[in-house]
Amino acid sequence: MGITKTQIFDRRQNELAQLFKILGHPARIAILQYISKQDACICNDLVEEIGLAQATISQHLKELKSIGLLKGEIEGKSMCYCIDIDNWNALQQNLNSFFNTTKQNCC
Amino acid sequence: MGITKTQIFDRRQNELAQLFKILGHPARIAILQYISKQDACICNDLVEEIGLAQATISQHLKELKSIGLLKGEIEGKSMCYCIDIDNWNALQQNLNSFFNTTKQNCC
DNA sequence: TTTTATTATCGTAATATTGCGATATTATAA
DNA sequence: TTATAATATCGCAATATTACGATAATAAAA
Repeated sequence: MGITKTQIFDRRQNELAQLFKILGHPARIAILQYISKQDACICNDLVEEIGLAQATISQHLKELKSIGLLKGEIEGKSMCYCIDIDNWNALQQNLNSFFNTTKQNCC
Repeated sequence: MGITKTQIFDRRQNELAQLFKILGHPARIAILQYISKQDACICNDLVEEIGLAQATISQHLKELKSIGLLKGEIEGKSMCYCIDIDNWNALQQNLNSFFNTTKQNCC
């Protein structure tokens, strides 16, 4: 008990929930907003900007990468994290599709 | 440690994260999808349909109500939960606004 | 009033998430 | 090669979430 019962839901439900869940943390929202304001981005900027430890920021970046919203390129000895705009748009469409189909037929 | 540092983020970031977070569970996605397929809805249907205990379903319904996506009316000795279509549309717009403004200026 | 049915709440156990210090890894600079 | 700098990973402590049985609350039916 305590564990989410993934197996009783279908693939689409689990996938949607996973996407929403990763977006469901203020640090990750803040990271996305900050990156979108920059031309480029290095992680160390984020540590100062957001106010969390370097290890914590790195972890959040990893999660955002896991759903494809960020892509990171090595740039010298630092990293350049960017929003993957194709995946970003696809995600937005995906979520909108959920919102549009789910609100049908409601009393 | 372990606790989300809400205070270092602004109101908008925390609000967005909260909305995403509540949508970030497959049972709550499934509940929304099931309700939208019905003309009406009673909680007991959900218990059979979803396959979680009654107490658990009730808890998830409460969370969906907390962000305004569901409204519940007493109907005899059972409850009629429905999607609040106005709030639903507002939420969709709210999230789209985040997606549209955040993807700007990316490298 | 008593029973029955439905939903909400409480308490608790199990798992997940968050955050960070310490350390490893990787790549440039000296 | 040896620093130095930037990021990733590991391990742990603290908090949050999930799920459920037991029970309370509420309202119709008997």
